[in-house]
Amino acid sequence: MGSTSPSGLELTMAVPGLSSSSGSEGFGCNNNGNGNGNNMRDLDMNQPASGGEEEEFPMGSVEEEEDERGGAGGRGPHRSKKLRLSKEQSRLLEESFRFNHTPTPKQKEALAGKLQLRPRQVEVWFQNRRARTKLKQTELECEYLKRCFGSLTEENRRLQREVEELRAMRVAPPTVLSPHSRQPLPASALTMCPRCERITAATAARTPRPAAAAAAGSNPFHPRRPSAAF
DNA sequence: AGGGTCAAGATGCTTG
DNA sequence: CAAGCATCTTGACCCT
Repeated sequence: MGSTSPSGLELTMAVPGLSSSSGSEGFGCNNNGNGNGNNMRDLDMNQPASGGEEEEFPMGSVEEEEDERGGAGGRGPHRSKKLRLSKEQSRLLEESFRFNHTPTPKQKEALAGKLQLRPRQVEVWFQNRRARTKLKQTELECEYLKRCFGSLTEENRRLQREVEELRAMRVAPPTVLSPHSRQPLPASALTMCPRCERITAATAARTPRPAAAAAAGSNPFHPRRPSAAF
């Protein structure tokens, strides 16, 4: 579904549940149908396919080289050519990107030589590539945070209900003596989560005892962070 | 036609 | 201050 990263970005994000599987091979999974679909795209612009005029830099160098195909359909008056890196060029760039996201000028130059591109083109490619990676990463994080937000909202609702139940309990507080002073504890010092409450109630039901006594008998102090006061 | 992708330009910021 | 980078924008191309 084209959900995979559009340009085969390989992302490494420590987000649970997110496999950074950007397609099968790490590159080339264009949703435009890179698989095979884009080969056409890749091929046509770069290869001097028909043209025949071969230069050092397939397309880029062109600054002034108004190639005939260039007319690129004869649309743009000036900045005509829209260079498209060949598959092989993309592959090599991707490969080196995997090892190093920010190559040194020397490395760029070497890469440019190897790819028959200008260093500037290599530089731009890496720049754009980093931007795409970052964007994708941000999107993933956004997704993840949205999911977190969802579950936290859910939990918040649940806890609020719990708070309500606890508040209701305080209407008729059980009398509990402090183990130290032997004085009755104020109701506000007592916290029992609804689950404990239910367990207590169930126990009380099984062993006929006054509920209050039962509550006092079981440990009413549940190690729990103070109920959220929203 | 409209939207997506990508190479490249423009601009402002950071850093050594 | 120059080089490098991030970010935004532009323009060409492709696909549906």
